[in-house]
Amino acid sequence: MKKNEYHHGNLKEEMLKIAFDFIKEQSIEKLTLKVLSDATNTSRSAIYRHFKSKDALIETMIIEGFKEFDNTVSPILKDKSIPLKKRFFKSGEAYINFAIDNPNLYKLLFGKRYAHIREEIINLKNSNSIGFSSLQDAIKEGQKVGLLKKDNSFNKAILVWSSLHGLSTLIIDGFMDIEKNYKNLYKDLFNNLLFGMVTNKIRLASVFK
Amino acid sequence: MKKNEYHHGNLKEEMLKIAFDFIKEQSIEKLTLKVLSDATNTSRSAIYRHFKSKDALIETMIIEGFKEFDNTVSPILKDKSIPLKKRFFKSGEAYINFAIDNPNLYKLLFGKRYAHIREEIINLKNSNSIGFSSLQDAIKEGQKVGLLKKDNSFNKAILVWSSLHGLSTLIIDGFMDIEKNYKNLYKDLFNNLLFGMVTNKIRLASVFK
DNA sequence: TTTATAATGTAAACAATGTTAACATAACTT
DNA sequence: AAGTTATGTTAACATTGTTTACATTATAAA
Repeated sequence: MKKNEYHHGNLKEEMLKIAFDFIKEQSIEKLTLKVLSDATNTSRSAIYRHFKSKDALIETMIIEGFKEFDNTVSPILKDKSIPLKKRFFKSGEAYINFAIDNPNLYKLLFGKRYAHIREEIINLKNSNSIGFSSLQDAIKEGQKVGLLKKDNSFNKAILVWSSLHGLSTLIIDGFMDIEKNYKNLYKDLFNNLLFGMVTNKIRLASVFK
Repeated sequence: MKKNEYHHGNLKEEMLKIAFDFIKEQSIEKLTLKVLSDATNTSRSAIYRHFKSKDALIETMIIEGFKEFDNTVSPILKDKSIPLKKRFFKSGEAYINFAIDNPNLYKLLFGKRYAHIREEIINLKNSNSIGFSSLQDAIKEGQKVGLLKKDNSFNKAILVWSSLHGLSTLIIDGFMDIEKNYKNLYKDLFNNLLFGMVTNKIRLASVFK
């Protein structure tokens, strides 16, 4: 991109990049078209040549954001070179770290306002999409090898997900300063959760070894 | 309030009432001063005679909202005529029902944007404020009578709270249509959570009776 | 009762917001 | 070289929260 060119050359991608940089520090509500136009030296309406609306740009961010999120969680769950229990622990840790490192993006991904986009992504056939089916698969694997009790795997995945989601959102929304102690809280949560899910046999043989 | 009076008579309280009615159906972001002024037959700037700003009105809503929230959860936890396990179950159920019945209010109470108000309320001395210390007290009670393991009660309370918070927010933010099955999910969550918290003695004697 | 003062309303104007319409220039196709 | 498409600008809109100057009513003091 040269300076005196009338056409920017790569405005769409640069605006997305700027938007992602922006929500590293500020909430999505504070992202205005002026922020984007100032940072790209264009006018406030230039964005409309590349996105149907401001919301359309945000929807693109959500699609990209879920790819990034899935890339930090799913690979760990799928890595069969790691013992299953450790995979659960590490992926949950990665989940919470992602939320803490990208609080505004995380809330964008799991908030209500753009729920329709999330659900569209989830319903893409043959696609893990947001990491949920990776979790469900790992739970099924645990049930098959006799580690976990044979309950409804979808419900169990929701249970695990909601515990991680709850701790993550309490932390990033500033609930009672728990962020400073989040590692211990996560360990507690993980142990409690896993302990309730393992079979009696495993439990008696000591779960945490 | 008569019709042709220049002064409204009760504008502050009526605006609050209208605002609460509004967020029963719509998110707080959609509440505008025009909504309030139209509903009260006043001008858009009339509100400034009763609140310093729009945010000040919302802060008042949060204070009221936490009273309501606390009133639906804490009394159950404190009612010693009910067995402790049942108190835990019922109060968690009330927690989630509150979130489902008042999703926009719930998100207002626990969101980041007004975290400073929530933390102010929490830090009021000798005040349960938002129900958290009721939970912590109930956990301590459980530890005293030998039902629950003697871990750090604050951390355990956070653990319980985050599980309820996670399930509640996933439900109200439309995650994977889980709302239709929320009662079973709550039972699962409760059993799993309690099972990890009770003492070995209780566990062997059957937890859920 | 009159009169001063405080309380509570309105109207008009602001800047900032997302968006659209009319227009201008660059880039690409043929 | 000419026509078409892509990509930018400027100007205008309605809507937003907020402030200022003014108007009316209510209250208290004289």
